[in-house]
Amino acid sequence: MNDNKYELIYRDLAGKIAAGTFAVGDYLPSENVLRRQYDVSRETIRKALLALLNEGKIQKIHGKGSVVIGTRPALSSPELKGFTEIAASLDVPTNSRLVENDSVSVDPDRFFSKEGPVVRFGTNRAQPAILIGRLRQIRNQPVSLDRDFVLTDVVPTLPPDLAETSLYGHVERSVAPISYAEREITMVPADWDDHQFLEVQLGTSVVVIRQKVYLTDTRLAILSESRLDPQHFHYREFVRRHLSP
Amino acid sequence: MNDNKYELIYRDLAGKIAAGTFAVGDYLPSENVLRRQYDVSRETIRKALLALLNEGKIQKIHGKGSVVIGTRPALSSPELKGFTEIAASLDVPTNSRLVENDSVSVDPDRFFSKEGPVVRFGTNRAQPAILIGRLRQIRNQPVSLDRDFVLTDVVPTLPPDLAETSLYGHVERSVAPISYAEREITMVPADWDDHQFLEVQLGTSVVVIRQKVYLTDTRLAILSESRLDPQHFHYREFVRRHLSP
DNA sequence: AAACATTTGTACGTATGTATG
DNA sequence: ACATACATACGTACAAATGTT
Repeated sequence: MNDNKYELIYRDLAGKIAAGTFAVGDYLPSENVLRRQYDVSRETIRKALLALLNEGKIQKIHGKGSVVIGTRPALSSPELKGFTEIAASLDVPTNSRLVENDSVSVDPDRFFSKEGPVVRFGTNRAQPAILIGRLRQIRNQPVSLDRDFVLTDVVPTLPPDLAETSLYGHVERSVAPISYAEREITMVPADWDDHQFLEVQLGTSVVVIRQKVYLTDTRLAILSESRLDPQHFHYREFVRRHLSP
Repeated sequence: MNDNKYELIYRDLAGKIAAGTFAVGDYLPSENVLRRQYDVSRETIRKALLALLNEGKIQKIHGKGSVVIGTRPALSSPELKGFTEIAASLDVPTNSRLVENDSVSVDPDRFFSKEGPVVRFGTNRAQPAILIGRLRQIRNQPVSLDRDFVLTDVVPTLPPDLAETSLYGHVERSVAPISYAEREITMVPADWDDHQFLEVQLGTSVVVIRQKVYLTDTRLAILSESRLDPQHFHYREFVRRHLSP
């Protein structure tokens, strides 16, 4: 956690929105009132409001104020979180089973939009990686088959308990903070592994979410692929049309 | 277009990144250099850089500078744009065919995560709307079946040429600027219309993208549903793990 | 219709803190 | 130890949208 003033104010306001202290449709106190309440400058208030705006929690209306437009439950799919982090915030029993663990070669440039996980027999720009395959279950029902390709050059160590430990947490503790990711969602025909682990029929489609995960210093750290049964797939996000003010 | 300084600077820099003047891996000039180059205050430069940061075009590294990390071609799926707007920026022949045009009733609260387009026989909070169904084609190949439910209470008029006119453009000219949307992506079994228009097999899955589109004053204006052949579906986005600085 | 107070948006200036090399 | 670069924070001024008097 950070001790920035604007981040503290952001969290306070976000908490009050989530708790219903400010309900959908309500106006937040004006920036000047908030400025006095928190005893900070107006710019600091505006930074906190900007964060709420970008997350779709409020809408700012010129000359009127800031309206609450959404409570946005903490775990929406688009956030950059690992399964273990999401599972920790759930109230249902979850578990992960290690189903693959190999030394492989991956070419990040060929990771998106190509057939297969693009391993073995590296190409020119191939890099060494550890492949960790895990079957994720919620209430003992299989929900996703996750494969993480951890780039050895950037992340030299791995957590002790491969199945249950948060991979993102490990990377952030041992290397550097994770900062951003490129994400791709496609549909592909189910293969034998999908059939076996996700219990989907061969030939039908499965959802594939691939991510390239980068650190704050722009180094690529993890390539990940998550395969899901389309029946359980639903993805939500909030998008804005123009630049935020 | 706006004449804000920070937005002009943002567009200038984004253009130079797209053109390769600043290539991936390059550092932008420092904030102080940019401040002198554009003859503005540092805060104005920082606002422009923040917009680039949020779009995944640069990464800011404390103490070092701003690195270009992506060119992010103009039309990535996640942006809040209509088909007509996207088509206008493409170099391939596109067209739209009007296949439905009815007066209906919709309940926005039941729009997400339910079966069917949820029309006819309104519920309690049902609202009157005009349903516009359009088959989108690129190079004469069907790519998506779009249904827009234009809420009559908010958008009383419709554009003259329903098939080819930009619906978003019409709303922004005649009512108010479109500001944000909630988006949901799911998979459902293909129905008869999907089979007919998208030429997918009955029983296989199609991708459904539903959106609730809101104006700057938070009024809900359009519910839209886009159905796509999974084979042609690919969705890309950029996500950040933490709050932007 | 016009004047006014309130509220958000943009822009500039300054100071200090922190990370990098 | 030092210069450079980004991050945070405060203060001020004026513009623009809104709603009321």
